[in-house]
Amino acid sequence: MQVAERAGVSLASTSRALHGTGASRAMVDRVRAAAAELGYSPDAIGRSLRMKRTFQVAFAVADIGNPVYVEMLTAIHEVLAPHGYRVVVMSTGHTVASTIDLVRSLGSGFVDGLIVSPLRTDDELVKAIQQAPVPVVVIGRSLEKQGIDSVSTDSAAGLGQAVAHLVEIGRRRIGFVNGPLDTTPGAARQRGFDAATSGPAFAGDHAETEQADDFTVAAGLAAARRLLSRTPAAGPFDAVVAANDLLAIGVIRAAGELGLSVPGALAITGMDDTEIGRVFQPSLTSVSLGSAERGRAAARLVLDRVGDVVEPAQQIAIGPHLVVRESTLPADPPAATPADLPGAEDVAGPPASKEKSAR
Amino acid sequence: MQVAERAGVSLASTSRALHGTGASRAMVDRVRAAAAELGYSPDAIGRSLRMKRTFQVAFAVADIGNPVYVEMLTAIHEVLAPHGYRVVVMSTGHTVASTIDLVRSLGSGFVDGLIVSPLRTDDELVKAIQQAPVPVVVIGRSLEKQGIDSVSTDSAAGLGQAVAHLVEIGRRRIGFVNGPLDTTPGAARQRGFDAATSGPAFAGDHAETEQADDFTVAAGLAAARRLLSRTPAAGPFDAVVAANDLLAIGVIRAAGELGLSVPGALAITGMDDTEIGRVFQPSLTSVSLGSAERGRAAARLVLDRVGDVVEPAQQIAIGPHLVVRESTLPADPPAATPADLPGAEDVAGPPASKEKSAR
DNA sequence: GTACAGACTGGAAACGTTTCCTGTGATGGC
DNA sequence: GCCATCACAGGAAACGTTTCCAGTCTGTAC
Repeated sequence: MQVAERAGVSLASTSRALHGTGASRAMVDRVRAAAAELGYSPDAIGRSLRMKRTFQVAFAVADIGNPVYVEMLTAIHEVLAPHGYRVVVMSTGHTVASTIDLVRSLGSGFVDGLIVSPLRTDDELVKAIQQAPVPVVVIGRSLEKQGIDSVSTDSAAGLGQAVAHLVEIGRRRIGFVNGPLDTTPGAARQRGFDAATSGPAFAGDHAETEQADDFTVAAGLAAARRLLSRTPAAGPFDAVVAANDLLAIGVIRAAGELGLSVPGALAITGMDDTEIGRVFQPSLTSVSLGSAERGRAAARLVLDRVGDVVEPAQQIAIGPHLVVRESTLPADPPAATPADLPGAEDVAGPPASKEKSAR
Repeated sequence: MQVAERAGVSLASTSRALHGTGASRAMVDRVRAAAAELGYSPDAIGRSLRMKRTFQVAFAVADIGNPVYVEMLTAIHEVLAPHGYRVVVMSTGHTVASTIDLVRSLGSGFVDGLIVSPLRTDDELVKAIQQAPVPVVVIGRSLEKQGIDSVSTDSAAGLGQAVAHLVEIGRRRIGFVNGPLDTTPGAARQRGFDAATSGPAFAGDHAETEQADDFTVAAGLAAARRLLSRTPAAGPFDAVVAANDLLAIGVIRAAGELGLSVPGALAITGMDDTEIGRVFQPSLTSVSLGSAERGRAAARLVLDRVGDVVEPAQQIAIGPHLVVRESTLPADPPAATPADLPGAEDVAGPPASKEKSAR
């Protein structure tokens, strides 16, 4: 080590001086000076090798372009960076098998922990996570019985909130545009919709599901075209619940094609409360699942785990809540957007405000 | 090393066998078998220490939530991952000083290279980059004279394209909503607008700039309110050029508040060609700056550098091109969106298609 | 039969830290 | 004045790889 030579002291003393523990005042000054002159900063690799800590955490999702995951990533980074942890972005791929590969690759020890949000799960993946050599926090469904740390949200209940809201504003013929049913969110949201529309409050009203190929605008547009081309015996649809904001925007576009006013002829709700939904015209009523909040919770959890905390696996649940905006306003407003609409307020606020509202 | 013991051979042979070089067939089989039984995978840290390679590249921007940077990140990851490189996400912070800190921190050697897109630059940052211990690729303005690898785009020319298009469809009183002028993109786009509106083709027409506090929807809304509240002597504005898509969406919302139809009364263009602009209603005419393409180019450049390529610094320029959508259609279409509109086509395509179109 | 080349294996060093352990000098108590 | 205690410094080991070097063994050519 050049710094030690320059300061004329041993490596051991150099390390202690820089780390600030058990070194005399004079020694610290001397070493600090030498380090400053040489522009030295300790090598992260050597340090990692010795300390068996990389100060890195991986965040893995199928598609980092999805606004929800971007929000999570931002939140995770905000929590971890002040603790000196770096965030490595990885892709789970779209299959369970590739996700399992990813979890197994943790064996090479390039990170101290993993935060993963898998679209699809199976027993083998669960087992791989249980046997992983570093702490893994799953964002998605609760895995309490499996003894895995997880941060979940009750998207089924969230769907119930959306349906309840639509019923409350007088909508009775509700379509549901869902994503693929073999995904964790797709399945949960379908359960939520089915439960909400089979309760007594919904008796006698019409409910119908159309499945999209993917959780994207394009898929939502296609699915909405199919759904809205049908007319139930009870009368045309007067509301559509979409399984996420991107699908909902596809539905709004389909409504536009068909000349259906939103929310006048067709009220529409999304889910995830993303930026894109907040600024859309009409702004989108959406069920917030607290993406940023979930990211923060997962980051804190992994931070606990890489410390010495050895408590049993924790399950953190973030409650969903509905954010009402223009796309489900009871009365169809004029083309202009009054400044006092909820949607307009959201738009006017700085980006930071969205986190507060997600709390 | 446990594998060596298990296979009853030396560490050296184990390494060679696993690495597949200079080992006999029998040795390879034996070691592979032992490794498989133990579920061994080589330790990334030990490997890095010895090879002086971390197989990691950092990507640093001010705000990872910005759609443009998300597109870049996705592209960078797609290029780097197949080569065995991981991507570490970092934040430059919003000041030059914090960006300099970041570049200096490369001294601890946790990555083999850095891709950075600084909002603001100064001489000290340039010097820090020149002296950085690992290859740095800058996405932003060209830094040829400074001997720094960079991937740039001519956003000034892009602004010219937007203005030319508006003039072509008969708009004569054009407002410009720009972001902060002390940022690299803000300055470049201002130059572009000024140049475009001072040429002979624009003689006698009205041009005026309003500056937003930030490159966000909220800032765009506020700036557009200010701009549109003024009426030039030549008559009310009939077009607004926004310095990026988020600002443009703010402008569209402001137009909505004032009862101005888009594009009928007010044609609006954005810049960056982001997903949000593609799916917006009306879909947004935007100048594509090839975000994904720039990300890919930067990733390839850094990949070359971490290899042994020692050629002089390279400057790669991605040409801007205008994508015309509903927000500047010559005739105001009815509320419904015909399926054959450019915007509708974009929406219907799968996400992958956007990369093709950005080429 | 000897010599040489070639294929392969094992020992050991090196990468840059941190930390345990031992040693030294000083200080203070009796 | 001597001994115990304490504060601090240096030596050395360890973390897990890869790779240089030397050595062994086999096979082949003369």
